[in-house]
Amino acid sequence: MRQSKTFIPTLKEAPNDAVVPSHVLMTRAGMTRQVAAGVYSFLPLGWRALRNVMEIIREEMDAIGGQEFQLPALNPREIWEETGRVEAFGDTMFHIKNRDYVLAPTHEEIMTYHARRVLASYKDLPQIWYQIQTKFRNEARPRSGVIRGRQFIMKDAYSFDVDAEALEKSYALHDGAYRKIFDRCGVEFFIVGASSGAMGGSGSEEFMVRSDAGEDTVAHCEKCGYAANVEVAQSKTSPKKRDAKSAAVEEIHTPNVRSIDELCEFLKIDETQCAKSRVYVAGDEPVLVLMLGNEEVNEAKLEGALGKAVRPGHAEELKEITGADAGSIGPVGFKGRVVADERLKDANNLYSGANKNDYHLGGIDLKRDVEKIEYADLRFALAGETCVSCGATLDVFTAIELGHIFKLGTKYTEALGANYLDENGSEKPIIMGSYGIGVERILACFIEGSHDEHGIVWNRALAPFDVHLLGLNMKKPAVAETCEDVYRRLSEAGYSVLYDDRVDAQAGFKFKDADLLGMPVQVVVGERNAKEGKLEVKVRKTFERHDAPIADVEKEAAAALAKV
RNA sequence: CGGGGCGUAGCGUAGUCCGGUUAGCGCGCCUGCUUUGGGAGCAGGAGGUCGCGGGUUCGAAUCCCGCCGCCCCGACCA
Repeated sequence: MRQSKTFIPTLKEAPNDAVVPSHVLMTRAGMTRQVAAGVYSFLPLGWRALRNVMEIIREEMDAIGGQEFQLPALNPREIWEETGRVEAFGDTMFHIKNRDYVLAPTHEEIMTYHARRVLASYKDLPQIWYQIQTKFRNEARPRSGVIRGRQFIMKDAYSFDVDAEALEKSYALHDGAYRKIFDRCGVEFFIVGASSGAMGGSGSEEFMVRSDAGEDTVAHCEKCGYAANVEVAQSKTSPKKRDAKSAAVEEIHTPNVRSIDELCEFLKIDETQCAKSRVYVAGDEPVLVLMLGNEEVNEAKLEGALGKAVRPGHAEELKEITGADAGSIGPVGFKGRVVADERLKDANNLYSGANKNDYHLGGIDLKRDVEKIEYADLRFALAGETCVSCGATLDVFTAIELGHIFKLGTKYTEALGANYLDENGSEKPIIMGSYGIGVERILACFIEGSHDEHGIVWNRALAPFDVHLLGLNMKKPAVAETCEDVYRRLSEAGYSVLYDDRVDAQAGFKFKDADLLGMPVQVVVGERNAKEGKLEVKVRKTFERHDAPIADVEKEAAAALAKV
């Protein structure tokens, strides 16, 4: 494609609103433009890259027997009422004002609508149906460019099976296809397993990629692949050892000491000798939570342990419940349920609040001094701790969710009456699986992980073009003629070529633009080289470059592309 | 939805606190000449409802009131 005739509006400076690298670079490289918060246009270059992603997805979905659909974004609200999801989505769903339609945020309903009464027999199953289309969600806060938008392209697939065993097969097919898709796209993914209770399903996997622009914090073990959201992640930690002898409880006057740090400073003790108290309210019941030292309470784990939702107690409540303000609260004499982190199991000689302002207690023995204490894992796994499944060191970082597969079950088929007749003639609901991929996220995520100070660094699979051909001074006949020849030959050899044939751009300008756009290989034709029958071949990723005979350009391109 | 920040030419910005020239600068854009291997030089030029509406004032980008939009942090995320 001739750059002089192609719309690639590059920007030297980053727009003020772009913050994360992928957003900055996609804007600067002329791939995308923002239209509103969370709404983006894909310009020709960005669309080419996005089409590459979609084509990879399409090939792998077709390879497992998937059949592509084109479904409406405009859905009758009625269908969504049948599954109760108008209410479930709430404000996240866009509603049309002058017609009883909604903009589809996903397509379980429509796919199931097509399945019902048509997939009538066990002979019609299994089926894998998918689509690659725009979805709409009224996100409260769109952010990070196309990573969280109000309108975004999603590949979603649905499997329809006769029973749980058959669903396992469909699920496994998708699991395999997803690994291939992300591998081919060149993103380094890992998998977080989880149970998806709210969806009524029995199992799920999230395909995540490490990224500073990520919205989830996960613990990950590189050695064995263990990965989990920090809200549920576990790690092996050493409990505080019980001393042979328990000291007597002593009351200590600690004026103005309110935090563990201040307590340690005041008493010249280590924080591992302290038990931090936090008061939560679970339902109507006050619960005192004890953590070793200054560790943070993992509220998700606390809710899991208590089996109900919790909230931190208000400042006024604390005084009423404990007799003291935050900073002087402790387990001894606490009237109510006491739950301590496992690291404190049977610990003694601890310091904690006295439930009396400006006083702490020393010599606390949880076994001796706290009646009916319970223990549970209530902490966050931290980077550097030990993996529970293999003993290697855990890493904790933020990540972006690119894909999610889960065993859905019969939630939608039952709600919409999508049943089939089995071999015995008895009617049963179809078992579904649901499998999503955020298409733009793959692109953004790839760029997050593959760029340098000059711009984007594409791999072959996603690059909008294989080769960027630069004619340095197009007014010189030797350069122009060589470029035309090379452009024709590379194209005929099957490479997609972006040809910078602009006559008014200086050499340096073209180099900067090419580095920003980031095609894997640059072929540079300058006047001196051209007259000697040579050109320059540069690998964008490494900046490795060398001169080569013009006659060898096809071979040279192949060799350079093999390096990316 | 809570907290914070911002809105001046296509992009980046100065000016706003303390009202008073024709709203300034860099990049980009147009014309001409020169230049041509790492975002060129000179000369000339075009481009602005200062986010919108109302108010105060002789006079508002600047002060006051209301609204809108965008970004960031948090909450939320089937």
